[in-house]
Amino acid sequence: MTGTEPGSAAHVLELVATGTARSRADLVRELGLAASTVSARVQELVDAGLLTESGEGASRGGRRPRLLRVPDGGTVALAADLGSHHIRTGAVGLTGTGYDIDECALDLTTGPEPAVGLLAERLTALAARQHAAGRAVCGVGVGFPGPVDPASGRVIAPSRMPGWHLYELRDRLAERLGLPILVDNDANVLALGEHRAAHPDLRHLVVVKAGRGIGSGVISHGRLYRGARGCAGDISHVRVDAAAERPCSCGNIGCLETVASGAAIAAALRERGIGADSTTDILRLVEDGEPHATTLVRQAGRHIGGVLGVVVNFFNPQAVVLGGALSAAEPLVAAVRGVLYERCLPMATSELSIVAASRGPDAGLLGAGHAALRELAADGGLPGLPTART
Amino acid sequence: MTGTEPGSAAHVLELVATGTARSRADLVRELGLAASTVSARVQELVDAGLLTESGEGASRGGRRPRLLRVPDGGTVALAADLGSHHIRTGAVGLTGTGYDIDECALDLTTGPEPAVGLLAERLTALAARQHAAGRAVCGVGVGFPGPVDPASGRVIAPSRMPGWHLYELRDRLAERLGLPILVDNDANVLALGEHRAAHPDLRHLVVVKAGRGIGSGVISHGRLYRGARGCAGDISHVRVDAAAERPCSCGNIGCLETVASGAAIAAALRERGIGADSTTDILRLVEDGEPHATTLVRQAGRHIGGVLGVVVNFFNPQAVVLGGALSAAEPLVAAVRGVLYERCLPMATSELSIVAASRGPDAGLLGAGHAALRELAADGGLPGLPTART
DNA sequence: TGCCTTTCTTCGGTGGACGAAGAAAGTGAG
DNA sequence: CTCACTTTCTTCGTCCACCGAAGAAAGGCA
Repeated sequence: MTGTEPGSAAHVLELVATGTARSRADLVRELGLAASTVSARVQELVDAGLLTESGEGASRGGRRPRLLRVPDGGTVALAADLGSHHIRTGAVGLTGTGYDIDECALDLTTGPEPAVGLLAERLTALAARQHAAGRAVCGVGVGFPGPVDPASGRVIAPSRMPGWHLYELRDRLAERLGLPILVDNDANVLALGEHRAAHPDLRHLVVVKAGRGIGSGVISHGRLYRGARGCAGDISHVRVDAAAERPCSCGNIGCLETVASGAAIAAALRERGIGADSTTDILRLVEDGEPHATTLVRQAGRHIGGVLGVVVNFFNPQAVVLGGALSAAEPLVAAVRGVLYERCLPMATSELSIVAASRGPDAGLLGAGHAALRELAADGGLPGLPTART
Repeated sequence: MTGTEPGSAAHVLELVATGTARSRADLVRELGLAASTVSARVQELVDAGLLTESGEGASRGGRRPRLLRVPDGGTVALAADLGSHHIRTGAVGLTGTGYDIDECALDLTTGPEPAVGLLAERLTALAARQHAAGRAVCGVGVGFPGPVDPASGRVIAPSRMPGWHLYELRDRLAERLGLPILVDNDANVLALGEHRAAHPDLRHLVVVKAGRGIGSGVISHGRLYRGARGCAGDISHVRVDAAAERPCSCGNIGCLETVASGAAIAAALRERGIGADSTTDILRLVEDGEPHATTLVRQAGRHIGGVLGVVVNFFNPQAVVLGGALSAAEPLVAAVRGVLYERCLPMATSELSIVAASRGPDAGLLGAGHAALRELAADGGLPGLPTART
């Protein structure tokens, strides 16, 4: 149910890490495999040090189960969540715990070289600190705020970021760090992370990242859905009537982004003489009860909801998860909820949950780390684990 | 690539039936399995009479391949494509050929009993004729113009068709015919049929059925995507600004259906004093060059294109297939194309094909038959074939 | 104390797929 | 025409993953 090959070693690991299964018997029930098979798999993982036995659980009328645990702090992936004006870095363990999470300002629009320089520097230092703490680093996961070809790790035609087109982010970073790197769109890694951490049992999921820009990641049949050219999940450049003729960074007009993104809200506030630059500023203003800010955020929510309404009717997901900085603003979440319930088919919303991302500002980072752990496991020091494919 | 379990006997059959593979060696290349494995599978199918050897092909510098063929006319599924005001029936062979296709008028809105009565009557006669022609009937596939729970074969809350809610269409038909029945939404079976017949190598597909109503079927990862509650693919009840406050059969207002469906176009024509009742009338008027009709159809195309624009950006399919009666109107197809190319991300449209359904008015019927052949194979007389699952 | 449940392991199948080897049939250069 | 090389397809032994039966370990409950 979690996107990994069913029954594989990585699948076992995920079930234990998420707490879905705590003993071999649990795994038997969960996987539907024979007890002997599960025992063998678990033994491999224990031998490889990826799983440990830790005491016994409560009896259910018979022998007590031997509890399994993913040893935390053994292996981590480094993770970076790139925003257009900042980067967050941290390490993520097999249990999903984040370590040493840190943010610093960085303007991606100045081009790839300075950004990669700073990123490599911070990740190198982070890796050193993780080694010092006794943790092995198996790779790096990077979420990039624009289209990425996940096969080659290249950035593709990101709007508002000149110089990045076709930049080989994965290979350039790998050269500097000497570690296997996974690069994907930020909304995609967010979706992977939220799926695994908060909704591992759901199979069809739309995860929206509303921050300075707007993006979304899609989980279908329990797996990340990328679409034909890898640009699935774009809701940012959908035409919205309220945006009329506003020119968009994509070269078209009337895109959702021009009225509902953090950048657009900040610009609208500045037009009204209210100082707002980042999404953080917007959130502060909303919390302070600044009426213009609240109105704009609520309107943004209604516009996003309008587009998501089409998506929900068409895709009929089990949940819509709202992530990204702006999802911390209650009015936005409320507005999205309102519009979806108002416009969508009752059948599409009756069992739909519409929730904010479970891990707030770290959700994207943790997702990038999780994606790296899954994808790079085979290459990077987790012996015996088949590489997870998307 | 065709939605069946990869490597299964049914998969082999599909590859041969679609002409993708013509010999064992082709199958080896296509399936990526060992030659010995393929040989064994083929032998089973030949023994079961589902595959025949028919002569030899051209040499490619070595021994000539022994050509494989799906023997046509052996086994068929009956198929019924229900519209709100007509039913089409026919038989479909393993090669995808349709036999004895016939249409008659039937108003579904008068409730299920008379409809099922007539349908059972016609299918019984059809079955008798197929038997007389020496063909074995393995089951029946039915496309219904409204939401269907494919597991139970029940109709769910169809709009404009009182009396059908929770009607157990599959079981009622099975009682009368004594054959295994598959019931699904008409757009879903259309999508399955077009996928297999025209685009077997594509993995992500949106198939629109534009007729009296509007629906769509979605293929993701090569398989029919149903969504959480089975209502994925709905684009009919998306709010469209041009529809303003028009009340829709679904109880909401401003739905796409109220301005772009065949029913809406016919109503608009009647308002202008032009006699038009069915989609056939509309098509005739357009072909006759009636300006109002052409304008309305073109506008409908633009509205549908507007909604599909969101879908294409979000879902990033490899192809959009336009089916249903209205797709025979060139202006509609042209309008959809225009809007999609105008509004969507270049990355989403650069390799997108936007085409009309390959088999015109029979596409839905053939799809229903194909779905039945796939799904009912195991129960209904194709020994050794595992049931295909969705 | 004895019987039942639950948990987990051991061990001997079983079936699907693989790969090596070779047979069958053809092409084409010398 | 002959011989080397292709392509196609089959035969057969092997391997691997998983299964199921049986049993061992540990505990609940009458």
